Amino acid sequence: MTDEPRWLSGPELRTWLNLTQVLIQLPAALDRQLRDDTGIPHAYYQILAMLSDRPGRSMRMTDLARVVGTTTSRLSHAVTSLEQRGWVRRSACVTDRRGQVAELTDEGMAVLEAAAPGHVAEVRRLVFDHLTEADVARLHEITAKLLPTLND
Amino acid sequence: MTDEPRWLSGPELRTWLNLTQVLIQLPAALDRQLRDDTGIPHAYYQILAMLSDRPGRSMRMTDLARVVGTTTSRLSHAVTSLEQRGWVRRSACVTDRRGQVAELTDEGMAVLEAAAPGHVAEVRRLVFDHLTEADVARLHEITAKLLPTLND
DNA sequence: GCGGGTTTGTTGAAGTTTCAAGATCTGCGA
DNA sequence: TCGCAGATCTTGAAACTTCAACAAACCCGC
Repeated sequence: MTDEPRWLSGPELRTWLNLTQVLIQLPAALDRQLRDDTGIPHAYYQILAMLSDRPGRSMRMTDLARVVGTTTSRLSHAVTSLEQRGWVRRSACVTDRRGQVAELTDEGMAVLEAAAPGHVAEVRRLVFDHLTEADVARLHEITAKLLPTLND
Repeated sequence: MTDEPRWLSGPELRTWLNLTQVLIQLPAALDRQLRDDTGIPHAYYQILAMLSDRPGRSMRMTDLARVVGTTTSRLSHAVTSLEQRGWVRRSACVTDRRGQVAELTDEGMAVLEAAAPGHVAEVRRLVFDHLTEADVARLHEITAKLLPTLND
């Protein structure tokens, strides 16, 4: 760790070391739990969850990619995999012939509903069980400050 | 998103939605910057960074795996890749004949030193530029509460 | 010493992500 | 209307991760 232009201050560095640990371990833990319960990674679960919340349980590929924070390429591969399991269905977009619409099937919805309680329990166990109301409020503030830049 | 046993409260849910975005976007952004600058992913950079901070620039594989928060399997593949680039060297452990020691080479150190300023700048741009001193302190507290459970 | 359970680290295969390239279609200015 | 820059989505290959299985060495009680 060099000491070039502007390294981090002591408190910043300590916070950064903690944050990188959380950034690594928390997604890994969620991933493990979901793989065990459903056989799919967290990223795939989020696709199902996002679709389940939309009218018609469906969304344009590009929009879906944006809301789950991924690339269209990755999404395309992911949907192919989910389609093979019968949990998502592709169809052509009516208004734009380039477009594709991904739709959650009944099987996919069932898988999601079966997995949700365990997933929520894990989120509680790993995060909210350790935080006070004030912590939660503050964490919301802090993440809100970071998101605009992260979303480009 | 069902409403089963104990779903999240309103404030918790809003915070969780923000946090998942950060959990997805921040590592992705760091990964992209490091790939562009050094050709290796963030996970590999952390291996180099961790080694650079140790006496002898070296560490036992298992210890290294623990501090960077990964599995020995993943680390083994990663070190193989870093070794092929000449940035890390493997050698037998003196005190335990099962053991392997990974050591950062001079080339590896040079790559790390070249990449560090850009990486730090990105961390500043994405995180600390948006936070007050109080935010940083609070974020440190909050992450500290989560880490014990995350580390099993 | 001698087994048997554990720790350490690697390997190969299957699954996922990244990257670059490409096919198709839209929107818009000339 | 034509033509072309840009948007949408897919594909294949290479890189990375996960998982299960394995070999080798340690540790510890007998």
